[in-house]
Amino acid sequence: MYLKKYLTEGLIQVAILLSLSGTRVDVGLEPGLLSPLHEMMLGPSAGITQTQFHNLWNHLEDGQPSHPKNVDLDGFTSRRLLGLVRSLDRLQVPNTELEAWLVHREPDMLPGEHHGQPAPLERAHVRLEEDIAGPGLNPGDILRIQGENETGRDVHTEGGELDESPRPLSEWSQGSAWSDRSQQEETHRRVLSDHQMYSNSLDEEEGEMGDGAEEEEDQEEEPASRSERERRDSVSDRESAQNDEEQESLSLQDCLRLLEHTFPLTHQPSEEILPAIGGAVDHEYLSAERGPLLSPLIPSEQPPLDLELQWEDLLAIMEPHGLDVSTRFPSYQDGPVQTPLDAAILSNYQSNSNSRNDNQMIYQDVHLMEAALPLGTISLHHPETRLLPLAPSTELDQHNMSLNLSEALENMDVNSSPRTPYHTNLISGDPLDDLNMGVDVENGYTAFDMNPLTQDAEDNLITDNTGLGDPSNFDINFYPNDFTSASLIPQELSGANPNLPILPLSHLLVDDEEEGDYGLAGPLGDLLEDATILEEMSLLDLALEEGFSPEMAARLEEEGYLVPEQANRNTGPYDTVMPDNEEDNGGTSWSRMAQGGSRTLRHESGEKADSDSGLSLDCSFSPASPCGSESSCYSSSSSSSSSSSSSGSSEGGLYSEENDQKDEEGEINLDMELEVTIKQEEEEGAVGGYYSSDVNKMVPSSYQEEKLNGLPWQEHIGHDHSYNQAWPSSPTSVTGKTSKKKSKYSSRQSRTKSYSRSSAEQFVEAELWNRDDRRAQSLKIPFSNELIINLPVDDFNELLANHRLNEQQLNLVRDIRRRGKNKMAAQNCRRRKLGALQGLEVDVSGLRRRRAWLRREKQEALKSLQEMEQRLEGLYQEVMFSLRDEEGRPLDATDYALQFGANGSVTVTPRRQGTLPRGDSKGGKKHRDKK
DNA sequence: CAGGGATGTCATTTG
DNA sequence: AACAAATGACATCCC
Repeated sequence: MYLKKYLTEGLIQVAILLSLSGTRVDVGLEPGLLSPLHEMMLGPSAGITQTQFHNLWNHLEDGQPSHPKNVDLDGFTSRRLLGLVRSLDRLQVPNTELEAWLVHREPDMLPGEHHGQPAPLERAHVRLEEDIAGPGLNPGDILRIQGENETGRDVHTEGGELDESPRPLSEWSQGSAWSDRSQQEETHRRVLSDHQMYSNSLDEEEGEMGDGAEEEEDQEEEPASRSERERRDSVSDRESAQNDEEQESLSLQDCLRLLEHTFPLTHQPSEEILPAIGGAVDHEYLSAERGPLLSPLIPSEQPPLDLELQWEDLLAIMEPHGLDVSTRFPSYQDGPVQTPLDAAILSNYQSNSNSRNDNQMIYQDVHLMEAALPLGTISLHHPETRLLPLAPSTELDQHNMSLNLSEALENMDVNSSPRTPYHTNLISGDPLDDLNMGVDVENGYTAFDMNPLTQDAEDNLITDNTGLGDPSNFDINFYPNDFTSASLIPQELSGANPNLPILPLSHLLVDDEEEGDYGLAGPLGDLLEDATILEEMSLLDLALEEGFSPEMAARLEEEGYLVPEQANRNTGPYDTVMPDNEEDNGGTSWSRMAQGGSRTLRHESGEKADSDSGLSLDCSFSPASPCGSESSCYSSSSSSSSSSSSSGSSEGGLYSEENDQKDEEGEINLDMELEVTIKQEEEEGAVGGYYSSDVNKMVPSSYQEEKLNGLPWQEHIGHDHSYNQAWPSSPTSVTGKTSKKKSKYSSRQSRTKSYSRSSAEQFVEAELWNRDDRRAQSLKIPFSNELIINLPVDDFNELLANHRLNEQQLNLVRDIRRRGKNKMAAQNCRRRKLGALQGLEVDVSGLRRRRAWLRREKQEALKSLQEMEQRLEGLYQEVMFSLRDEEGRPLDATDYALQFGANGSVTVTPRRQGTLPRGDSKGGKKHRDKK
């Protein structure tokens, strides 16, 4: 009955998902595709799990109640465990897929994220929620629906043929990410509760930790997690205390109930059982939340030591998200690397999206918890339940709140790691409080944020300020940093998820924790890198919005994050100024040798100012400033980075002295058409942010000149004879040549060359450049090489047509054009290569981190599985112990087994041979226990 | 002096 | 078919 309903619902949701994005199809295919990852994560156990499950489900499908034979403790335990395991599987695998999916979308989303529409995923989510919950639903309804979905899922699961098959359609429809995450969280939570209730000694944990299975990275991570734990101990205490109380209050009856509903949890539609339980016991929802079975049973067993474990679990839950966040986002951000290849590569692994989603998911989970608990719904057991909260959000009028919250949350995002305690509170806090929070998210949130943020904020300030040096950046930094997750928040909020307010916080915390965990533990460096990247990103944002300050620019450049455009903005002015200098150089080339040193100094002081003014070819070009000469070029270049100015100047001096020839050559190029120059500048900007960073390094005047010649004054300088004198071999610049040498090409070259090049190198290059130039001169080519190289084909042909050139000249011109083009092409090609390399490196680091995380997850899953087994065993024993046979004697667990009926009934049946691993059949009595 | 990095150039391929 | 762009390979220069 429900099955049908859910199935339909799920299908619809799936359809929606698919329709939203073709990419999502991949997600849908996930089950099949993921096998490798799945295996990796689950290991051999996965297969086992599957098999058993399938068998189990088959029984159910057949409609046959589990046969008494099957009702053995082992069977029960195994089923339960398997269910848990499976849930774990689902959690992880889908996450991966989801992340991948998100990665694809990440780039697109970034720009508009803040204010634009919700990301596709989010939108989809909203829609799904709408579908599920409908406009008029209230939180309670939502919860119920969730439960139903769960049921549906279970049904599907039962029929599942594949590992993944069990995943309910609803799950997929809602976005595997969400569901997965929620599931994962659920699982972790269970584990956590388990820890609390049945705590295993720290020793155990330690031992497990020390398994050594984890690799370097994992081990590295350990310290971090521990520190985190310690940090949060204070908070955890609260949590644990609360849990203890709850636990103690539970009785054997509760245990039985738990068993009953636990069993169904995996094997039957949860709806049947859950509602009953939820309604019956008020406090159960708590237990259910934390750990369906165990918590109530053995309160005494929970030692304070568990706090550690709890934290561990909590961390584990959070870690996954954090990793991703830190990892890739930066990579995408790096403008310089934006080559297609990079984009493609990065797209696959962008963690940002992941983090975002993760965060969202987490948030949802939290919210769900909070919202659900008050209601007393047991449906919480299922991860999916958490997904539902989103639906209500749409209906609720949280938009305004969400907006406000989003800001606060964003802030929080940045600093999330330290706040773990808060997160914990949210999760474990008093249900009522949680409920309230759901309603009054805003207030709660803000309050929340403020404290936690403070510290982080300071950190951020410090970091950010380094770059910006402006206190005002405080806020800005936060947002930019949050770029990843924060940016999403608005969307989410817009999605009108009532719970959202909470989400951000939780997700923030999660991220941070993860980050912190990871950062500390594993590749600390990576983490730092990420942080740095975020920082850079923030800087970039700021810069983009407000313009670059010299320090910022320098810093960005250093970091290599300055995107071409940005670079241009940044250095553009300088570059533009450079032309002046160059021109000057050209004009004064004759006087360079004498003036060299003094000029340099002068430029540093005065010309810098000019450069700052920014612009202008026209102004600076004034031929009147010949004295500026080549040194000016250097100064200009140096000006871009103040630090290098001195060195640059000195170099400039040397250069001027040593290389008049070069200067001459450069001067030859001086005569460029202004238009061309401008164009070049633009193009360079597009192409060459890359080089901007290196402007500091002295650029040979020749290059600079090439870059900048303005036609107007070229006339003056273009014909500078001194230049010719200096270089007798080369014919005095043909007017055309002289005037036109500074095309884009030259400018590019200048930048290119300027990029990390020593003066000597530059000289060499200048010579090379001049090679063609000289040839052109020797053949009296009437136009500049730049022109030759950069003119469009048509224009070029026209040019040739206009100037009657002999065969030799034509050949030379064509060669010059070809070589020049090729040179630029080669430069671009190399740049791309570098970019691709960098991107790959980023990817590799990200993948390494992810691998480490997955391994750790696996370890933890295994650990939790073991714990569950133990607890289950204990619980079973306890239950059996509480039962009496006809004669009032306690039942022997080895002789009797609990059998769970489809209707939620629990039956005690004697074990029989074959059916029960533990014991032989004894004639038994049936004790029927209803819940 | 060898090795590495940066750059230019040529030849070739690709779109 | 012409052209531009991309790229591998080689040469050169410099550190």
